[in-house]
Amino acid sequence: MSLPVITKETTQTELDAIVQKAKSASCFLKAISHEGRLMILCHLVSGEKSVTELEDLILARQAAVSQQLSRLRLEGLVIPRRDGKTIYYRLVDDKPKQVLEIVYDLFCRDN
Amino acid sequence: MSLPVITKETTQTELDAIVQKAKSASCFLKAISHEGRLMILCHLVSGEKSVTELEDLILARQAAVSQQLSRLRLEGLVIPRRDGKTIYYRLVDDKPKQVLEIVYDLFCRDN
DNA sequence: CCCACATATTCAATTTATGTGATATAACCA
DNA sequence: TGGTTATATCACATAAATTGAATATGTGGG
Repeated sequence: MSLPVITKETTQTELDAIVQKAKSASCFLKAISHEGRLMILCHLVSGEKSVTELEDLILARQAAVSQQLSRLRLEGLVIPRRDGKTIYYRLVDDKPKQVLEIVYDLFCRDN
Repeated sequence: MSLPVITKETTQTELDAIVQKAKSASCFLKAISHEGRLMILCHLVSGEKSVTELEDLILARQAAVSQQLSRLRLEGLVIPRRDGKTIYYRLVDDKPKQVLEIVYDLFCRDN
């Protein structure tokens, strides 16, 4: 594991790098911390879904889901694929999956 | 792993439970997704720190750090211990640590 | 008691996020 | 072409998060 350690010996350049990474991580976490987006990502872990399917799954309106997907898309977490009229979304990589699995274990198993 | 799967057979009660858990997870993720709080938590992984130490580590003002700690405290992620004038904070459990390690791997290792 | 230091709280100002309704675009079909 | 379905985007209103300055609280020392 080894999380970043900051001491008096840490140079400004190193500090900048750490702050930069913290910013990315922070953005990513903000993107997935929204309740609706969290649910969307959970559903996408089991495979791609259309926007309409997601609307039904998370019980939200079309515009809301579309905007949440838009945010996830801009954040680079999901990618759309058009098939006729419908658009299917899927996870770009397993970053969200990895985090979600931990979070799921933490919040849905025990306690 | 097995993230929650929602089908037409999922009862309302089950749905409610899932939504409830999603809310907890969402709150937790929101708490840790703030850049300053993220850094604070990272530092606390390596052991308890005083407020002043944290101010220096994350280069933020007293009031800001105190407020961020307050939020983490209310969220149940950290706990204070007073020793004379100074107050030391530490992680309540390793929930943050587990998530942070994954996030650190994802954002600070490769890419 | 008074002062200085460490930390917390409060409040107002601002920023950012979110949901909603209306409208736009794109594809398909008659 | 016109209508319908699926999705995206926009503009606005509202809510939530964040920041900064000021002030309060608690502790130890003289």
